[in-house]
Amino acid sequence: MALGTDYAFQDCSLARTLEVVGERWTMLIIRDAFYGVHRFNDFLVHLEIPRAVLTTRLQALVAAGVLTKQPYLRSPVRYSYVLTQAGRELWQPIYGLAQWGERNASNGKVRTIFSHFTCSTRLDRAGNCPACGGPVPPEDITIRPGPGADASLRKDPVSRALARPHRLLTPLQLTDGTAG
Amino acid sequence: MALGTDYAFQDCSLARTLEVVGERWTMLIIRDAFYGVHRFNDFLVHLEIPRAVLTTRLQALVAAGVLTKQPYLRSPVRYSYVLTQAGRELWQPIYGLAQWGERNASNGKVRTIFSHFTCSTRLDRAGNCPACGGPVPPEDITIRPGPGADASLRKDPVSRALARPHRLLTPLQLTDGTAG
DNA sequence: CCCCAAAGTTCGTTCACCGAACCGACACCA
DNA sequence: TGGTGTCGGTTCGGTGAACGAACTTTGGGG
Repeated sequence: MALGTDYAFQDCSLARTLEVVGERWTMLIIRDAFYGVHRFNDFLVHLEIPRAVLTTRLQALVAAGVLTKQPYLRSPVRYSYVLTQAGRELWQPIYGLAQWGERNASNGKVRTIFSHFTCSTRLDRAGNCPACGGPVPPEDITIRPGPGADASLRKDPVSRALARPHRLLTPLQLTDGTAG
Repeated sequence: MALGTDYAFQDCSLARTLEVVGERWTMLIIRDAFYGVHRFNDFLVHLEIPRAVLTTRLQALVAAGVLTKQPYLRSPVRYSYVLTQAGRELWQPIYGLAQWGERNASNGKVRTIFSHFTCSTRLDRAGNCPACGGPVPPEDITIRPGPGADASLRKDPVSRALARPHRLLTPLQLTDGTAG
């Protein structure tokens, strides 16, 4: 059992969850999956994670039922890693952790703005739409950089694609520099 | 920088949060703090965590402003670790992660039941009270073991104290076996 | 004086993470 | 046919965090 995954004696559902998503990098992989990243190399470039670790994490998440691995190219065979329904249900706590970071560990900078796709209203800290008055599922959320985002930090294609406003859970469209 | 805390290149609030609470054991320490654990030795016994790791984690959480260290005994001097306001705001995502674990990684067993103190209604998966129709702050939540809890797993005094119904954020009262 | 408890510190071993190199399948190009 | 490039890995040596046990410090009680 990996170092970060053994809380077996803890009769607690939080410990069960952390055995699945509590290791280093795992939540950032899931966050990227929500943002639309789905290819091995895109995770690799965007997270700057060691390849072997990414392989291990993706396998573990597939085994846990958080992600599924689907071929998106026959020849050469290439795989997509996409969130399952169980994986999508992690949106609320992940959003909550990110919002806590915005309030408590970001010097007041708003790095990312989440809006309700159908009405463009910004979500509140619980992930609800103040206009529509209810929780918003991730597929109905638009993400765009906020005023505190630092575009100069990352210039790789994945980061540039993620910096364009887009809906969660829609597969990322990579455009190289030549396309304008 | 510790192994689990360096995501500096990630211009992302989730990464900022994980630098604070993303290391092994840290979220379980915060969970225990919500449940009323506040002494070094009680964390140690309940989590079965190496002493050096607990020392490191508590210091980091105090430095991050999640916990504060307060003397509760003058002689010999003994310290309480209690959640700050920023720490209490972690309740929603931690509750969300625990609920995800109940649904997806617990074989359908309900280990813990969270209720609204003022009306005894069970909270929904978002942490709201269905009867009162809104989010419930942790200090208004009652916790008690559910039918899936395995009382035989842990017999230490801290586990027994935590197994009694009580409100979150109230300091744990340890009763030894002799008190009946 | 001896034993106990709380809250650490120290230390040797183990093991996960890290980065770099390597590998295999396939596409494209000349 | 060979050279080059991409994608999705695997392998491997070095580093450093986690682990558990032993030790320390401060004070209480008999």
